[in-house]
Amino acid sequence: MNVQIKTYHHGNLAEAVLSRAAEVIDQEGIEALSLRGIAKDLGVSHSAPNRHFKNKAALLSALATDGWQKAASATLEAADATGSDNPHVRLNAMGRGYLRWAMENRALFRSIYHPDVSRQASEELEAAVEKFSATVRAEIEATQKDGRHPEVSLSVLTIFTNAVPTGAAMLLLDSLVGQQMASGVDPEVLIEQVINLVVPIPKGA
Amino acid sequence: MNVQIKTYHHGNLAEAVLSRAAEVIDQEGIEALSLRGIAKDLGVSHSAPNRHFKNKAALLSALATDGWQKAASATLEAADATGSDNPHVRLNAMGRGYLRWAMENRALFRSIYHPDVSRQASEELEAAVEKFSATVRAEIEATQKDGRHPEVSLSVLTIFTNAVPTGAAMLLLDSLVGQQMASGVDPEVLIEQVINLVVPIPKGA
DNA sequence: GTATAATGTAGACGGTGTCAACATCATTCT
DNA sequence: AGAATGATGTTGACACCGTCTACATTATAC
Repeated sequence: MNVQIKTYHHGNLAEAVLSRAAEVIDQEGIEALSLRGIAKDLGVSHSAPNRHFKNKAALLSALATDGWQKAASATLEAADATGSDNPHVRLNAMGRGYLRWAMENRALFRSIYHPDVSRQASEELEAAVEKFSATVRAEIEATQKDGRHPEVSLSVLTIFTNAVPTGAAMLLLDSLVGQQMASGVDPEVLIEQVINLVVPIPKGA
Repeated sequence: MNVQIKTYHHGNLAEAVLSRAAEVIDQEGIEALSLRGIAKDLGVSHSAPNRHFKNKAALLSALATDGWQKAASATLEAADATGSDNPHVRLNAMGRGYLRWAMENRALFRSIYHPDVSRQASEELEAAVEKFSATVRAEIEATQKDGRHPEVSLSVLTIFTNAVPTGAAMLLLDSLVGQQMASGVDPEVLIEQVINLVVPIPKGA
C-alpha cells in the first residue's frame, strides 16, 4: 500500500488521497472522481496531489494496485481459514472470500477492472496482478489434478472459475439486471450457493 | 435504435453521435469520451449534440439502451439459429452468442455495465434491460425444470448463469488477469468450452 | 405560405487536468 | 551545527470540457 511515514507537510497525503478517492468512488461513482475535488476535501492546494500521482490515470492505477493486493489477501486468508488442505475446499473458500471482498469494497473492485487502468499499466500493478493470478491459478490447477473438469484446458478452467465471482460481483454491484435478479435473496446465501456451483465440494472432503 | 430520419440539418446527428461515441470508447477508452470531441469529429458546433442528449450521462444511457437491445437480439438469434427447442441447447447457444457479441462490441458491452449508467436509468433503458432479462430468465427456468441444478433457487441459478459470460467478457476485454489467463488460446474455442461448463448439453439432446 | 417547432450556432461560465515557477520543509553531508 | 539538496506544497496559467442562454436557420404543420 505504498507505506509513507508521516514526516512531511501534510502528514501522509498519498495515503489520504487514495483513501478519499475510494470514498468518492463508493459514494458518487467513478466519473465523479476529480483530483481537485479530493484536494479540496483534504484541505490542500489543488495541485498538491500531483506530487504523488503523475496524473489521474496514475491515481486509478495506484488504487487498482492496492485493490489487487487486498483482493489477494482476502482470497488467500479465506483459504487458510478453512484449515483444510483439500484444494476443492480451499478454492471454494477463495471464491467466497473474493466475492465477499468485492461486494464490501466496491470502489477497489471497480478500479481493478476499470478499462483505462489495464490500458496503461505500471510495473507495480502488473506485479500485484501477477501475484493474485498465481495464487488462484495454483489452487485451480490443484482442483483439476484432483478430478475437476479434466476435459478442458487449464486456461479454460481458469477463465471459468474466475468469471463466476467476477461476473457475479459486477452484476450485483453495477447492473440493473443483477440487482433485479437478486432481489429478495440473502447476499450471504447467494454468495455461498453461487460459488458452490462453480467449485462444488466433493462429499468426502 | 431511436430511428431518426435524415431530414434536417446535419442528416442524422443523434445516430452519428452514438456511432462515433462507440468508436471513441473502443479506441481511446471511456474516459476519453467527450461531447465536444465528438462534435468536432462530426464537423458540427460544440453544443449541437446537446440538442439530442440532455447531458453526457444521457448519451451513455442511450448507448447502453442500444447495447441491451443488441445484446438481446444477438442472444435470441443465437438460440433460434440452433433450430432446437431443447432448453439446454438453446441456453448454451445464448451464452455463446452473448459472449461473442460482447467481445465483438466492446464499447456497447462496457456501456451496458457502466456503473454510472445504472445509477441514473431512463425508462427506455429499464425496458431494454427488462426485455433482455426476461428472455434469458425464461430459458434458464426451462433448463432448471429440465433437471439443471434443482438444488438451488432460480435466482441463484440466474446469477450464476449470467455471471459466466459477463465475467468472462470482462476478464478478456478489460483486465490484465484475463488476458494473461487466455494467452495463446483460440477465442472461439475458449467461448465454446467456457459456456459448456456453465450450460452443459445433455447427451441425448 | 406563413406560423411553429426542431435543429444547429455562438458565446459565456465554472470546473477540471496538467504544467511551470516559486516557496517551504526535511534530510543528508561535511 | 549549518549549508546543500531533494521532497513536498502553493500559486497561477492554459487548454479543454459540460452545460446553459440567446440567437439563427431549417423543416414541418396548418
